[in-house]
Amino acid sequence: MKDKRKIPKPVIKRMGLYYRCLNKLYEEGIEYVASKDIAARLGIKSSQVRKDLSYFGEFGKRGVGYNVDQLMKKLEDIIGVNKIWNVIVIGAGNIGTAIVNYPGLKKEKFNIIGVFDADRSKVGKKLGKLSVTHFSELEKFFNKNIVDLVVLAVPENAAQMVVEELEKYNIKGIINFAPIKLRTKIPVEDVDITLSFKSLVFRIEREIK
Amino acid sequence: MKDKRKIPKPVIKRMGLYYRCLNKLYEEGIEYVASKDIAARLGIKSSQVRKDLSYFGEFGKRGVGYNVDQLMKKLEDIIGVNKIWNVIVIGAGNIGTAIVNYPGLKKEKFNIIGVFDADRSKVGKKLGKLSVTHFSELEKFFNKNIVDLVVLAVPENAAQMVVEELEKYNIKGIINFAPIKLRTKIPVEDVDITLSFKSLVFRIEREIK
DNA sequence: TAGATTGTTAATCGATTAACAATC
DNA sequence: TAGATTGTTAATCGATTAACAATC
Repeated sequence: MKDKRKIPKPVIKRMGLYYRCLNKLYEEGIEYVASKDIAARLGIKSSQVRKDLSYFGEFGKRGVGYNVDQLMKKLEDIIGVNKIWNVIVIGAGNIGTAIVNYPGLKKEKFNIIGVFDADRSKVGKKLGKLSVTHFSELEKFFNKNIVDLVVLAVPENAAQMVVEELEKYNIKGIINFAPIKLRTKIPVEDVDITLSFKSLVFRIEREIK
Repeated sequence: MKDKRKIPKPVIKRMGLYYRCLNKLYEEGIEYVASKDIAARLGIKSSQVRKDLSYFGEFGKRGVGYNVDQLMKKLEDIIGVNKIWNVIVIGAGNIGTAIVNYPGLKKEKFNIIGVFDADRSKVGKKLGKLSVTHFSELEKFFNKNIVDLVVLAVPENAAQMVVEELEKYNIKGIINFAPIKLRTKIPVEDVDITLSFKSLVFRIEREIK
């Protein structure tokens, strides 16, 4: 490991990929793996795998490769999979519902503890084990629960308002599905589904790359 | 415009943002806008706005800015919003259902014409105007319909198999929600929701940027 | 005209990749 | 040892940004 320099964003994204890959290797009963093999499975270059890992330490053995079990555990520490994150979902529309029901999140230790909506007709609706609470109850909820992350799945025109409300509380981050740039100091991760469609279509039309 | 060089991927992603921004400006009744203002709304640099647009042409007037109406129409041509894309969704689980019901897509001319699932208990289930068809009917469907894009919303372990099936047909692209790297020559756009959660959490923990 | 803002160049910044000494 | 593969450096590639001449 060099020194404590800032880790590039793309590296961060890839750490999750490495972790999943190592899990598979582990399940396949593979004990040692070379950066070349990891790279091949992910469709990237082996030097990138090694460089990415080197931001966090020296995990391999020259001439041998990486011990799958060990590296997997190191990655667990690095990406913090073992910490449980409490999540609430704001907006019980299509996307909000999908998030609440999505099994992949629970598996990764994202624990959804509340769903809110401003639409009274949705209040009380059951989503899995949770039922939809009215948005006006948010403050009460924050007083009684620790919330780490908020999933913002409200219509575009409501998103900024909700964020301003959220700034009153002590949340750690927002996953934003609304197609706008939120103005806030809270860390935000944007997920823009329509933009993915558009980007694909654009590539198809222009035949780029 | 310089020449017909390859357009960087990030630029492509931003074209959709510009289009949405221009739409808002138009609705606000604004006639002319400077790159500085667009940039401020999106939280980027004005030189980036100008450079991005310059890949496609010269749309502004020096000393004045961009005519909102005109630029909006240019962007429509560039990103091809007016073309209608026929889409099928494979996988009628949480994500598939959300996609089918998501109003944003229809608005953007992505027309969902079919939903498929391998689970017979889901077949016949109504999702909006569509009802779920069994996966085995796929070939029949392709013989009778033009399908441009496929949304892949199946479990991870089924994804690669489905892709191999899809290669028999003449689709233009895949939006992949399964958390794996698909091996295929069809253009793929990955949407990885869990990875977004992980990336946010990672940033929070490391306080990067 | 004077002021404003574009389009574009050149400088900077950041990320990927090739190459290789170190070493298992 | 000989072969393999790491960790890291340096070169390359690509994207962002500052700066400014052109010009409305």
